[in-house]
Amino acid sequence: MSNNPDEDPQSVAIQQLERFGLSAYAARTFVALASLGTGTARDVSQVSEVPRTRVYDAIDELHDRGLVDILQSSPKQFWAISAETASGTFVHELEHRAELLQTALSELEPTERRAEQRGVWTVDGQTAVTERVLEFIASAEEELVYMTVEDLLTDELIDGLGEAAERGVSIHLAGVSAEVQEHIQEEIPGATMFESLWVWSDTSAGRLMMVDGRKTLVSALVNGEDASPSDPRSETAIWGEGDTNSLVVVLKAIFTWRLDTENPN
Amino acid sequence: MSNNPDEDPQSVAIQQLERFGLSAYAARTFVALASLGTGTARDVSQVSEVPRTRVYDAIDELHDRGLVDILQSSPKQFWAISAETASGTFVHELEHRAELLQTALSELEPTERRAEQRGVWTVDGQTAVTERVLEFIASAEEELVYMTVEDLLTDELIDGLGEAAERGVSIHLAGVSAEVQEHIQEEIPGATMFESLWVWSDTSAGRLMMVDGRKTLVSALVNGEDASPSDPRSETAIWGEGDTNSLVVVLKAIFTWRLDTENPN
DNA sequence: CCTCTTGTCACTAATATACTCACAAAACGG
DNA sequence: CCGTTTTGTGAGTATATTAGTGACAAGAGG
Repeated sequence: MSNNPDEDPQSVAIQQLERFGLSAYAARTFVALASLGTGTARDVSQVSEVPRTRVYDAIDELHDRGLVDILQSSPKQFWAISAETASGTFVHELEHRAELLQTALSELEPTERRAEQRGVWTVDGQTAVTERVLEFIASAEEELVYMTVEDLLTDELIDGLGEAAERGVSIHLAGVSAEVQEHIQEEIPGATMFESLWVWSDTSAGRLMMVDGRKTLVSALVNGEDASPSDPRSETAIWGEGDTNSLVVVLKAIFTWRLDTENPN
Repeated sequence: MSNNPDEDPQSVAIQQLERFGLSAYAARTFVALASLGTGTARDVSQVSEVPRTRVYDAIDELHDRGLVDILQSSPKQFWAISAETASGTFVHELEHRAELLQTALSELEPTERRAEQRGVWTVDGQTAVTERVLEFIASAEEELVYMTVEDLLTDELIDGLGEAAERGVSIHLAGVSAEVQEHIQEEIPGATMFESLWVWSDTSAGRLMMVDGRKTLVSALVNGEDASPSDPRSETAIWGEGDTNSLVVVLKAIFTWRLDTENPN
């Protein structure tokens, strides 16, 4: 447990570099160089345990990606760019690629996406669920009902709700604690709070939302007890769309009844 | 030339997705789903040319990454998230990973990086050179001399120079056209302009800089004629650091002479 | 009840990547 | 100056990942 690969900065760095598309050799070479500052192929080979003869290829790869500079002497010396510059380089590159991807995908997308959906879809993982929720919030035009446990009400979501409020969407929130509720009242003056339907906090429920009365999503925290509250893989959601969708129909009945009871118009 | 893989949005999307770490099957499956909106394994198989029996694995991979939702029916139906959401998901994930990387690398970095360097280092590629230049600008404490051809004076660089000016760094610029010069005067009131030393625009030179009299960088556009002016791989730079560094010594002599002649203090 | 489709599994083929070794040219040290 | 070590390059092998194929049981539909 002393050199757990999840905690050792060296392993973390290598792992991330590999996921950014570098080969194992290149990743280890860069990490070695980063800790060395500067060094020769032999120096690198010794601390990285990359075969010396392969260090040169790794350096080529790194030089091509702009991560390493080369001093043309004998022996050659190599120099790793700083942590900030390296991470900045990746972010730049990836943002650019993400844009390319979005453009390409947009061109492919069919003009009208799912007008009316039958059935209930599933999404797993907290980040994926959050993405979907944000997308739903962004698509809201008139009314938005959102019930959530506190842990899942991130700033991102509050921002999203705020933007919806500015668009003129009427917002109904529930399931948040008194402190958070106050925070929200500041951010989104127009939001209406209401009591949870059942004892929300005791269940392993996560969130529950309805958009314009025709899109709904429900999530649950699958191992939500005392395990790891921040485990990104612990949430499972289902959603449905369309006026006749069964999930929508059921939730609409519940919410409409509840809201009408509290705020009759 | 009609279906050049560089231009076809489908190929671009697949290529980018693969570079984001997806398998070829997963990438093709996602693109197929994106153009279909929603579909079954067979639909996907037909338009993506992924073997039907492998579509399921690909979907698993995509579902794990939050890119596809699954409708549990028979036959199962799959739904690709929108282009914006997908690209947003990647950017989020990558920014997070870049942060992890930077933290890990920072912990590894030696406390004092290269106090005095002997020799001359090389950097290739316009983006890599720009990164280095920005880093140098950011490290300037007193004086900064920067000579450049117009193409290479991006907004990023002007911003960097502006920040340096605010820190109290005295800035000397050359090689820019009259229009750009005006723009700079607005952005950076403190900057001093001076005439180029030689007929800069006719050569294939790129930039030439000196920071605090102890760091220098020179670049050249290697195929800079009429080929592709925006080709990111067309710039090659060398740099050196330290009071006794040969490149530094030479350039310092030139610049100091020139500046003293124009602006004797 | 028969047939076609669907989803899962076990397996092979191809390919990329990790790793080793041999060797010439260049530095080093008497 | 010559033997020895170090350095950089290239060819070649092993290994792991991923692409691709086919068999089959369970389920849907006529």
